[in-house]
Amino acid sequence: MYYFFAEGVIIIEPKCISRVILKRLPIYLGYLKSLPNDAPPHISATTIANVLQMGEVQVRKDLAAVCDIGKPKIGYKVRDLIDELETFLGFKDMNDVIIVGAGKLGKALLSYEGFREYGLSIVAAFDVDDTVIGNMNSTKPIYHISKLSDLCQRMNIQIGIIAVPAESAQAICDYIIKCGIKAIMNFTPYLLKVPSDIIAHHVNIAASLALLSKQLSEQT
Amino acid sequence: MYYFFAEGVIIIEPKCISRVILKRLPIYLGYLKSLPNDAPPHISATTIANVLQMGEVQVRKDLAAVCDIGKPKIGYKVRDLIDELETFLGFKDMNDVIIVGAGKLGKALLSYEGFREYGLSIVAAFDVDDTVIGNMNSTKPIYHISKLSDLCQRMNIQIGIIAVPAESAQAICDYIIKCGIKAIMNFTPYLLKVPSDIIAHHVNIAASLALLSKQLSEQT
DNA sequence: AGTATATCGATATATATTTATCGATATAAC
DNA sequence: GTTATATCGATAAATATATATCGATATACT
Ligand SMILES: NC(=O)c1ccc[n+]([C@@H]2O[C@H](COP(=O)([O-])OP(=O)(O)OC[C@H]3O[C@@H](n4cnc5c(N)ncnc54)[C@H](O)[C@@H]3O)[C@@H](O)[C@H]2O)c1
Ligand SMILES: NC(=O)c1ccc[n+]([C@@H]2O[C@H](COP(=O)([O-])OP(=O)(O)OC[C@H]3O[C@@H](n4cnc5c(N)ncnc54)[C@H](O)[C@@H]3O)[C@@H](O)[C@H]2O)c1
Repeated sequence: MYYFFAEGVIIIEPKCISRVILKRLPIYLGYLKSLPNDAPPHISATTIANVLQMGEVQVRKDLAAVCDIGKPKIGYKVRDLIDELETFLGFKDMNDVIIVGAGKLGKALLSYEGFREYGLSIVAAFDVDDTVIGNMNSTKPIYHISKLSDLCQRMNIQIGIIAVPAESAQAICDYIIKCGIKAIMNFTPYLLKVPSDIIAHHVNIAASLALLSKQLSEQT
Repeated sequence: MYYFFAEGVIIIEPKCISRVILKRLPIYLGYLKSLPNDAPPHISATTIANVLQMGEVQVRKDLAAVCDIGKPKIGYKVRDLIDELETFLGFKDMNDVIIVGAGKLGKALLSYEGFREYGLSIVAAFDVDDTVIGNMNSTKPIYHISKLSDLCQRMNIQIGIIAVPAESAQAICDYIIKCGIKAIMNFTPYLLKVPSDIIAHHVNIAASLALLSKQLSEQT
C-alpha cells in the first residue's frame, strides 16, 4: 500500500492488491462455486475461514479488497460474491493463450478444458517436430512454429506458455516476445531473462515437489 | 524465527527456515549448476543477485541459512555451495513418489525424467481405466488402483501426486492417506481436506495462468 | 420494544519479510 | 607494509502480511 501526502490529506492509492491476496481469491471463488444450489444464499467470513482453514479476519480483509457487500449478522451474498470475484479476477472475459512445445506436457495443457472457467482460451500449440504437427487427439490445432508470429499478431495474443526442452527455453522466449507476447508462463526449469515490461512466471513442478518432500522429511 | 527467553539469555531456535526462502533456494541451485565448467570457482552474492534480479542482501541471507562459507572479497565457492544446497534440500537421496491418475497430465509427469535431479523418483502411476493400465509409452508402469496400497506399504512410499478428475480428488486423497501417503501434491482445482499431520500442496495451473493474465491486464 | 448474538469493518498489535547500513576481513595494488 | 576495495555477516529500518481486539449493526429471540 502506498501513501501519498497532498496538502495534509492522506490519499491512499487503492490500485495495488498484494500478490498474496491475489493468490487466495481464486481459492475463495472455487469454494463458493462448489457450494450446492440448495445452500443458504448468504455466507459468513467465519464459515469460509473454517472450511478453508484460514483466519477469519484474513478472509474478511481479502474479500474487502474486491467487494463491499458484507452485512453484519448475515455475511456475504454468495451469488454477488462469486460475481464480484469473477469480475475482479477477469474470469468473465476470455483471454487467448498459445503454447510453445507440443510434447507430453504441452499436449496435456492444450487439451485441458479447465482453463475456460478461468477466462482463458488456449488457441493453439506450436512445435518444430513434424510428427506432432497437425491435429491428432486434441480439438485444438498444433502448428509449425513458423506460423506463430502471424497468428499472434492477427489475433493479438499476448499470453504464452513455454513447454519446450529447457535448452530452447530462452530462444523461444526471446522469439515469442518479438511476436508480441507480453506475459509468459514457463514450465521449464530454466530461469528466463526477460525485459522489464514482460511478465514471466516460472512453474517448476519438480522443485515444488522436492520442497514438499523436504517438508515431509523435516516434520518427522 | 522464535525467541525463547531463559534466565535472561536469548536462545534462538534455528530449526525453522521460512517457506519463502525455501522456494528461492532451488533457484540459486539451478543457476549455480548452469554455470559453465570454466567459470571461476568462486561467486559473489552480488553477482548472483544481479543475474537473478534479486537483492544482494537477500541472496546473502538466504545462503547464510544453509551454509557459512562466504569469504569477504572472494564470495562463495561454487562447488561447495551447490553441494550444501543439494544436501540441505535433500536432492542427494532419492524419495519415491507415486501418481494417481494416468491421464494426460499424469502420463506427462510419469515419463518426465527431470524429477531425478531433484532427488525424486517416480515409481509408478495408478488408474482405474483398463485401457491406460499396463506400460505403453513410458518406461514407468501404470497399475490398477487396487495395487496401490500394497506397493506403497511394501516400498514405504509417502509422497503422492493426484492427477485424477476433480470429482474423485477427495476420495483418492482419503484413500492414499489410508495407504500410508503423508505428503500430497494435488493438481486438481479441488481444495483437499486433510488431517493436520498430512501435508497437502495445491497446484492450480489454470488459476496461476489466470493471475498472470490479470497482472498483464492491469499493467496497461 | 428490548436484549442477546453473530458478524462486519476498522484499528491496533504481532510477526514475517525485504531492504538499507555499517564495521570487519581477505585479497590486490602500490 | 600500507592502502584501497570487494565482499561478507550482523544489525537496524522499512515494508508487508497475519492476527487480535473492539465498537457498530442487522437479525433473532424474548
Ligand atoms: N512432462 C512433465 O511432466 C514436465 C514436468 C515439469 C517440467 N517439464 C518441463 O516442460 C518442458 C516440456 O516437457 P515435456 O515432457 O513436454 O517434453 P517433450 O520432450 O515431451 O516435449 C517438448 C516438445 O518441444 C518441442 N520443441 C523442441 N524444441 C522446440 C522449439 N525450438 N520450438 C518449438 N518446439 C520445440 C519438441 O518437438 C517436443 O514436442 C521441459 O522443459 C520440461 O523440463 C515437464
Ligand atoms: N491436463 C492438464 O493440463 C491439467 C492442467 C491443470 C489441472 N489439471 C487437472 O489434473 C487432473 C487430471 O487432468 P487430465 O487432463 O490428466 O485428465 P484425464 O481425464 O486425462 O485423466 C484423468 C485420469 O484419471 C483416471 N481416474 C479417474 N478416476 C480415478 C480414480 N478414482 N482412481 C484412479 N484414477 C482415476 C482416469 O481414468 C484418467 O486416466 C484434473 O483434475 C485436471 O483438472 C490438468
